[in-house]
Amino acid sequence: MSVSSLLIGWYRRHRRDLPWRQTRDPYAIWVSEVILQQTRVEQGLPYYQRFMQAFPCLSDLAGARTSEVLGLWQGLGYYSRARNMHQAAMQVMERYGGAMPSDYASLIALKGVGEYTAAAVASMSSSEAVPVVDGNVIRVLARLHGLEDDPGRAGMRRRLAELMKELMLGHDPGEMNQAVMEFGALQCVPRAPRCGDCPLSHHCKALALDRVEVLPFRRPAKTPRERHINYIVLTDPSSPRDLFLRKQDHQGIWKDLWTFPMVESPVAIQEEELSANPDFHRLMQGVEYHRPSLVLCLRHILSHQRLEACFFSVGLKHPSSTLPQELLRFSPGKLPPMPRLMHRYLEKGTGQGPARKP
DNA sequence: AATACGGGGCT
DNA sequence: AGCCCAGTATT
Repeated sequence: MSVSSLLIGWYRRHRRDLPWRQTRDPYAIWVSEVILQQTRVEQGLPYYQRFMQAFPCLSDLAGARTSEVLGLWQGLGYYSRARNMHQAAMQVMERYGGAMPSDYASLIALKGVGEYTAAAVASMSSSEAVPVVDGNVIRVLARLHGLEDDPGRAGMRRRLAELMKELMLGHDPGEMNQAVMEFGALQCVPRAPRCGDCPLSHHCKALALDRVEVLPFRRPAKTPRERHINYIVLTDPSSPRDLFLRKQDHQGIWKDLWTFPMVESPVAIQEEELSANPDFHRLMQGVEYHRPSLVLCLRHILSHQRLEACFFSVGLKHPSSTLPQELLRFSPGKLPPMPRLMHRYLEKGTGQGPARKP
């Protein structure tokens, strides 16, 4: 039995029943693929359901406000995916009159659609023979063929794509793409793969050479950047539940999401030091306020940064004093899209008393 | 080719 | 604590 047939056979027995596998609609498949970028199926599934309910077809998405799209993305991370999707939807309206394309060339020209997503959507919605190379494919094929090269290299990527194209011969390209990915997600997993009941164990070069644990090649990880962020939580005595938030602009994390205004410091700072901080002064220019009081510090771990976030409550002396323009007031009932860290604070920070335990 | 970009789950 | 996830855009 050939490797390709073994994979398809395994897939048909073990495939998970997922909503985007019950359609050939390129729009629905595209939505699922973008949500699943760097995101596990279990984590993305509820977002997919809510997203498709809010935007059943492409024109619904194209006509939405960016803030609404970001709101549905809230908590999922990599928010540029949501912004790019919204832009891509508008591109499809202009270029194709609202009909989502299903060919690789048209798809990859869309915002936020790279090689992987274009190949995935094209193969699954129209059976175009374009191979996907994602983390699963890299792992499965590197082990199966005992490939030691760095998948970050262009040459290795091309080789993996070629191997996928060979596997596709005589099979539906979309089904084979999904079969290898599902195999990587459920059977040939990163750590402790289930080689004991693997249908490809007799074909697996890595298993024969005892290289399963070290393949695929991994570049040594860099240590993430440490940052100390001090958030200014303004409180208006006349309506103490309101939040004063600022939209993250420029570049950097959480672009277009809303957070408390913040001041960064090289090390953790005390309440007095915050008062003396020049950025703090600039923010509070022309505002009368009480002295800052530390409410709580939270440790927030991201892939590339380790944040120590300290939240300082600052009471306004006058209920409606003029505040910097970039600060907007929000009532708790209708908050804008915010990163997880803000929600963590709002859950825990409602209590009282300073606590500085990273 | 290298880096930035979130958040969560599993070992 | 470290790894890695159905990656893409930017540098």
